[in-house]
Amino acid sequence: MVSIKDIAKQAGVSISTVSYALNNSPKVTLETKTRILAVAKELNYVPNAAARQLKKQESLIIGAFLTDFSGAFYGDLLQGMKEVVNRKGYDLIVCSGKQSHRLLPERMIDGAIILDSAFSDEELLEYADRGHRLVVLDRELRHDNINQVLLDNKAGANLAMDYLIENGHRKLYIVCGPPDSYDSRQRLTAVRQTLDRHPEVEAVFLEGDFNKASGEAAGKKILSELSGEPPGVFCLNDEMAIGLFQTVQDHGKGIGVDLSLVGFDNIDLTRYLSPRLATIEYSKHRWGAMASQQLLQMISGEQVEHERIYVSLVEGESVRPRGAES
Amino acid sequence: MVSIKDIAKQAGVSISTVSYALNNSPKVTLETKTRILAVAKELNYVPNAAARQLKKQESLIIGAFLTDFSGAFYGDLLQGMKEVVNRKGYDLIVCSGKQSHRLLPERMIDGAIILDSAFSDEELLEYADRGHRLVVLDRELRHDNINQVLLDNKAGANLAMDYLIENGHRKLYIVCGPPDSYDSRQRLTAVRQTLDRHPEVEAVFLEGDFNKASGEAAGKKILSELSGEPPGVFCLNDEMAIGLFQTVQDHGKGIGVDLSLVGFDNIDLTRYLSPRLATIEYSKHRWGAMASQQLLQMISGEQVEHERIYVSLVEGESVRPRGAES
DNA sequence: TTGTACGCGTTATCAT
DNA sequence: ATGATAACGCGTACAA
Repeated sequence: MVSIKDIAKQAGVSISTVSYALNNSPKVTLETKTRILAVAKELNYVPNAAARQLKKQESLIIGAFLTDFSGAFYGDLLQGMKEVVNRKGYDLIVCSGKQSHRLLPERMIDGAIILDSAFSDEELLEYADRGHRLVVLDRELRHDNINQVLLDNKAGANLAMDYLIENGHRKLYIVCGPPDSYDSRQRLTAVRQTLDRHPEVEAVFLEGDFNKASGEAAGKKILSELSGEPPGVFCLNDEMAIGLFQTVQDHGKGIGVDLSLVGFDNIDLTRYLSPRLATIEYSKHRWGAMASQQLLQMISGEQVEHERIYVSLVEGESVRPRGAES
Repeated sequence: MVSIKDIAKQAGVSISTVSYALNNSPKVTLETKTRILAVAKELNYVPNAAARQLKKQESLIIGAFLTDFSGAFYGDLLQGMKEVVNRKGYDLIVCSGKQSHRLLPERMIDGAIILDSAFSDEELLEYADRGHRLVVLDRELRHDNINQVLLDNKAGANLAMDYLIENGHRKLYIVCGPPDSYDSRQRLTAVRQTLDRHPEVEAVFLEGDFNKASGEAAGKKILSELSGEPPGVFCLNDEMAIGLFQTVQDHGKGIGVDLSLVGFDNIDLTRYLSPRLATIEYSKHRWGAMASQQLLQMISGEQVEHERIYVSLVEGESVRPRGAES
């Protein structure tokens, strides 16, 4: 492994001169600099990240921590993060699982973006206390070293509920998410608020865990209760909506006919459904980009405000007008 | 940032004693060891990865390099990798993009698994020459420091082709992948071999790039030529097959009725299709696990042989018997 | 331009 | 048998 020491020997200068030359310092003449660079290239020199990091106390690496690598959901998000950090000379690495948490306190990374309920609030606060900079996408946490970039879940859930109600549905099913998910809790809170504003609407809450299977289960339950006016169904995420969607179709019933359905997230998968699934959309790319931007600003010492990612309704034929207003 | 020096001061011992204690060396009394550990915990000590790495010349981190983060395809693969490396005390980080390549020569990672055509063969060979250990999943490359774990693409393509031919199809369309993809080239080679064995079969090759859009384009082309016996279509990956699938259905034609369709990869998405897409399956989890295992063995100095991931045919109603043999 | 202290942890060597 | 001293890994940056 060739080090600056080797270069120094070969070029007949001291290691400090080599270091200055490699770092474009004006402290060396152009002449010696070019000679040193030539030697470095010839020897195939590559700096040792650990040594530089040890001295500079920075790695130029940002970590993104995800619950899992299952992906479908994360592509755009990570792409958004990466583009921003790359532009500033940082690299993005993606990690998952408890074991990798060490990278943060051991200072392998200069900051982290968290979308992973495997981190407890306490753990994150401890890291923040140690001086590590964090951006959280999945919880509210107040600390000088923590910034949050959160979805406007409540607005989204309101949009979804209003859409069903405006289309004349007076009986609604809500397929919930896991209680330990911040997003799920927020969406549910907004659902309740909407229902408070609409006492004429009857609502039934069904359990769910954001996975497809729980959407299927909810679908069966709803099918077994079908009677009279078609109900509206709001699944708190698209994956469950897809499970429900298919269960309904597999039983010979029609989405948008025998019931109306709205999801949340506008994941890529919905492109493969027909009729179009109404859902709540937001830019995952922007979410990731914003998170990176906030993190880098914190690292460079700037003050940042918490950010919110706005959402909008995507209409679809999975919802159709009913009753009086139809 | 508390270091072993702080612990030494607090505990009234030398820094080396602290290091020995933290590393469970028998060179310190149980008594002093427990005292030192207590102090370490009290001070919230966490070792500095850069310092340890600098001395030990290892980071206990494995890098997985992917073409992009788009995910849908990679979830299981990465999970397989992670489980294996975690079990051996390593962490897995996922990287994408040219900029992150530096992590390898700069020795931030102890080894890498490559599934990313953004690496040229030359670049990889250079890293291998420098002593870095690599496992490649997307090319053949012979070097003492490179191991390959490749899909049995040829067997898969043969299975797909035979399946269509056995079901009586005498006119076949092949929707190709990008020419710079190893997997695509391998599959195409096997297709040609199968065709050589079946001179009675007429084949038409259509361009494709492994993305959904190119499957849609191929679908339109095929629809415009439909006449007589339903043809068989082999898309060299599932994503294109899905594009073709939907194009056909959107035009009022039936998959398995007006044409038979086979894909390759058995990606999750196919669960959302009806009728079932016939495709070529393999364990992505096993693929990742095998790659990690091979890499760790190389790192620990063991000799390893190249590995192959076997594939099998998943039958589906997207293919139905035709003509004489039906 | 160069010598050198420093960042932090590991480990061989030496002293008690 | 215990534990301290010091060299080392590699690059950076201040002082000379």
